[in-house]
Amino acid sequence: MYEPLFDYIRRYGKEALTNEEETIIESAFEFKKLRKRQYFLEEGKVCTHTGFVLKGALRQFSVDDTGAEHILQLVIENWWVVDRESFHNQTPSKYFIEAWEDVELLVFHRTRLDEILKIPVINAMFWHMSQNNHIASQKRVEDTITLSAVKRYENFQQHYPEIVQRFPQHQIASYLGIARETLSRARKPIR
Amino acid sequence: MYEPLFDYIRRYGKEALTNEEETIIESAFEFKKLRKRQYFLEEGKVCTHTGFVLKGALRQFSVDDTGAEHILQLVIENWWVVDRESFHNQTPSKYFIEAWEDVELLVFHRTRLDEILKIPVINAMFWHMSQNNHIASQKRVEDTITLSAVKRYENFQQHYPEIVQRFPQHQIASYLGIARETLSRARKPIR
DNA sequence: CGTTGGCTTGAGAGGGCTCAAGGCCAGTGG
DNA sequence: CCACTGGCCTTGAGCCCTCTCAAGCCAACG
Repeated sequence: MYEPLFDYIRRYGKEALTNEEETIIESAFEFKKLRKRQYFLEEGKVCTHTGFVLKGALRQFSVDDTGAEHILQLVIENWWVVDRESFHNQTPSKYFIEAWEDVELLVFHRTRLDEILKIPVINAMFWHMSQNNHIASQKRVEDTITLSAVKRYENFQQHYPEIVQRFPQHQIASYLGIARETLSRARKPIR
Repeated sequence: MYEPLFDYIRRYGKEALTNEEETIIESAFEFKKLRKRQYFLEEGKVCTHTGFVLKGALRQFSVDDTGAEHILQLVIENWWVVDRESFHNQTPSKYFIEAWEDVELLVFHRTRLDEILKIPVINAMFWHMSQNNHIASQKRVEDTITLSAVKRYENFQQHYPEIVQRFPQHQIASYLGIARETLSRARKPIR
């Protein structure tokens, strides 16, 4: 069960994990299931856990005054799920994180963070992830201020084909910040 | 000269810096001046240094096929300046980073990174910064897909009044992803 | 006092939005 | 086995926000 996580960690460090380290990880991460439509996190609550997705798909979104949802993150297998702001600052979250399919996760509680960060490979991994996350969201910003709606979709589709197939179009549209109708029309010439 | 940097670092850690640590920092960071319009980094070059801004202001921007500039980052005193992607991956940068005013920096070369990360307070600092950066760019993404041009400006002005005062309007407009004329009109009722 | 950079204003065009309706498909219950 | 329902995607019409193109103004500066 922990293999996908170990594989993921190994990708970031050169050295293998020792048995001891694997034991620490196994004790820090617990297995968790969510049924479709169940929440991993609800608005107003503090995000206490970070999860590694073994199976399934989730979405993170906010709800504005008019009740409209805005999708900030779409997550599938081998990605991490967390509201970084709430987790890091221990403040109430402004977002919902919802299982879009039945989900299986390995989660660790915030109190275990220091413990697992002591493992060098994990430390390096979180360091790289943090950099990469930041680079990725900067790219996303650049795309939104630079590209037209259609281009943004093509771009996204090219970089994350699995995501596009996994979620309904209107969720993708929300993620890209465009109306579902616009996305539908944009896809017309492609079909 | 190193005081502003030491102050900055102290804000992130509970413990003070030891003399030994201060010595390491002083040897790792070198003082650098840039005159207005000089580049800290040019497109196509690898970003080898990270800088802490003691004085002045800089802007990071990309240039598209049509020659138009798109501003990604505006930076002033007590901020860090770097193209994270190029610095982290050692790949050619897609951006320019230009001194918008005469600038004084403390910079360290990438090769010194491991060395300074061994200092616990610095390690904690970079960790926090990395989280905060990521949170901030996520917020920026949310704003761009959620808010109208005008709202985005008001929002930005509220959060970063110093930046708004320091740079000309058309640079702010580019940063927000809107046309200068639109920003000008948006400001009309405010004046 | 001409040049340069920045800001404003106007007019017209267009990309994307909203509102509204219709079609398709899968799941569900009679 | 069929009708019904809900979720999703598509299409059309009209509108509005924002962009583009163009011109003019003002202040700073050499």
